[in-house]
Amino acid sequence: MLKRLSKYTQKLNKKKKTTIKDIANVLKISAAAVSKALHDDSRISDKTKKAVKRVAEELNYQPNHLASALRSGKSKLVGVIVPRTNSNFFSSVIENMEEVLNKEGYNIIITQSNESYKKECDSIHALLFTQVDGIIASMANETVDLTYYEKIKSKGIPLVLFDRGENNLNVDYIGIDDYDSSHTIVEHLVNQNCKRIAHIGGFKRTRIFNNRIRGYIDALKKHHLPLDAELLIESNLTIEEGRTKMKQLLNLKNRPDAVYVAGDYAALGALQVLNEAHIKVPDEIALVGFGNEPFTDMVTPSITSVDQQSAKIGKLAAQTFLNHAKKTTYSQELNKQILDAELIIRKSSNKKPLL
Amino acid sequence: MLKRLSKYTQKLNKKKKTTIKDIANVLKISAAAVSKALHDDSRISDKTKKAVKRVAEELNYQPNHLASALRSGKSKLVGVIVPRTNSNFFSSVIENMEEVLNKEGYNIIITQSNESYKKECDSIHALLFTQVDGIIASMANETVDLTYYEKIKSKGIPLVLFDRGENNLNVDYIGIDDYDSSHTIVEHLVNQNCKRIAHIGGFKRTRIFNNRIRGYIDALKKHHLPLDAELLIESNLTIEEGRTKMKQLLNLKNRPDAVYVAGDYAALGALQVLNEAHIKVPDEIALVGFGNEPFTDMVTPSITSVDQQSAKIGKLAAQTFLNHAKKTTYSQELNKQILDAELIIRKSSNKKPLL
DNA sequence: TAATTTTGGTTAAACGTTTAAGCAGATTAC
DNA sequence: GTAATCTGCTTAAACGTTTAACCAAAATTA
Repeated sequence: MLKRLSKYTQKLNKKKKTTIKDIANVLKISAAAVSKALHDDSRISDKTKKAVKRVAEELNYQPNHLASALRSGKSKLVGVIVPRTNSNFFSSVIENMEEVLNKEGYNIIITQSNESYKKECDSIHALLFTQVDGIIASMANETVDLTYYEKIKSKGIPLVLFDRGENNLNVDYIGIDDYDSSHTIVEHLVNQNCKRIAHIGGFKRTRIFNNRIRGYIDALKKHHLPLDAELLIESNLTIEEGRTKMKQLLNLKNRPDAVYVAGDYAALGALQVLNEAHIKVPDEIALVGFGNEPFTDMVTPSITSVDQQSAKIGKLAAQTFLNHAKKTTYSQELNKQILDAELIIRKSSNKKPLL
Repeated sequence: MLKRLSKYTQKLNKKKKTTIKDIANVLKISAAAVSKALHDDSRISDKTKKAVKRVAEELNYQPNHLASALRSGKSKLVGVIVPRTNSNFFSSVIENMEEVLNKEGYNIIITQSNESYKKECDSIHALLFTQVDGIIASMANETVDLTYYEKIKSKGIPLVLFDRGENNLNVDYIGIDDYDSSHTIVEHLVNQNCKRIAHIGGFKRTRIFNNRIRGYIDALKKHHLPLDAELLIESNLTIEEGRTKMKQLLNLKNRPDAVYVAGDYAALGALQVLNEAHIKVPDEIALVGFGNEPFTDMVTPSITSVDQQSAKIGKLAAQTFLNHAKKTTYSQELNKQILDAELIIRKSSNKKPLL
């Protein structure tokens, strides 16, 4: 056997990759037996298994994923679509998803929509083409037309949404309670004695931002604060928009005494404008962000923000997909998991010194 | 034909995905003819092509990527490994790579090493397993052992490195001229009348950071400034380390009058410490970062930084891979492309007002 | 008009795995 | 001592494409 093996190693150096057949030839058994041995099939003797694994190692055998995927109909690939990867929230979600999925033998394909509807459609198309076993997505800001997502569903491919979801699309969802978070934030600001609370929100068409806006409005009502249309602004929540919208608020005759920004990047922009205008934060204007990006703790003053539980969301999303994948029948019962978010109070909104 | 078609559409709704054979059956031609028609083979009549494409559309045919990949030996997938996606540099590189590769029918699989050597190895393993046609990577900070990268090469899979490369690994590389960038920075600071220039660098074991350090040292010599060991610090360049290393510098009896930080996040941390200590930037201490992350322009004062040409790097890396992929023979000639980086002078280092 | 080329396909094998079905020989059952 | 069961494989088909080799009929050439 050793002679046969060395003959093979020589050949293979010059030629193509090792296949199951090469192993079979060395051991003078069938390819089927090799396949079974590698999968620890009970009908293969321990002796053969050992031998197969040894030769596989020796010949540097790597299973051909394409072949097994084709045969089994499972690519063991999960597509992930996010608006952008360059925020801590999304990269942390991805990291945790990956961890859970890798353990089950899945790999992930990450695509960025860059908040563009067209790119999102392209991504979906590409992922379906690559025969992914499932798709986990957070929708682009622009997205309102859901036909592409319907397409995924109609193909029977498990779809899980997180963070940026959509109610009309009947599908699994994992996210935090945005409506409730707004309540918590407003309540906190009210406790700081703020009377005119502004909200630089996202676009209402996106469910989570809509929820934050609704929460903001309802919380104001609850605390008997008047709702001033001037103080409610929609934006795309980039750092630049944070600056311009904050300037807009400063230009009002009647300035707010608190600003709740629906995203940390925009909150950072707002803070810069406040600092540049030498407005005391939080005393003149208190500031709250959303997302608990690491920099919120690092800037001066540190920014109060809402932690979105990225790790938990990533793990749950992956787990939800796995539950689908394991079921052979495509179950229709869906699973909306709404997590409680945590308000991290920092200097930008904390007038009374912490105990 | 219409009858046959409708019969099929009915069946297919309940059953599996449309294949080339289904189309063949509808049109009563062979599967091979369908395949050729879809690929615009010259030996198929226009009439047949039209018919095939029409039926394909009608049955909502999606080519099975796994099957064609298996047959052709090309997965049309490119693996991308980056330390993290959550910096603007990497996410922009990826975006541009994707653009170029998509045009040629490739999709990309992004994996994050999180600066961990182990995760990087896992990623390489997973990508090889998924049968990617090539790998484009930027190495983790931790990585010193190159055996895993050698493995890629030994499999004959095109490997392109960018930004964080490695000389010993004989392989294509795209990056900026780090050594030269350090010279430009030091020269700029000297022009600002700085005499004690500190450098918070990355780890010397990483080639690019080593080059920046060498550039820093040589540039000091060139300008006849003494090299003070206290002023040269290695770090992992996170925002947190930027803070601690800056504090360390402030604690020196003989403080620097300029700090060149090899990464923007660390520079941001340093700036926060300076602001908190009410040190005037740039007058007391000038600050320069590296990477031209968007926030460098948004903070107060804005941070001078080096633009790394992420878009160009992404496109070139993709193009370099494509050149490899098109050649049938594995050419050994390698291609190191060193781009000129641009110093973007902002307030943090500009004592004289700009003209 | 016979020989040659072109057109428009068809057939069959191959890519590397997995797996249902089959089967010879050994073991156990009664 | 024969039937039933178990062990440890083998054979062959299948997954959906692509492609080399082949072929009949039509068109062209000489």
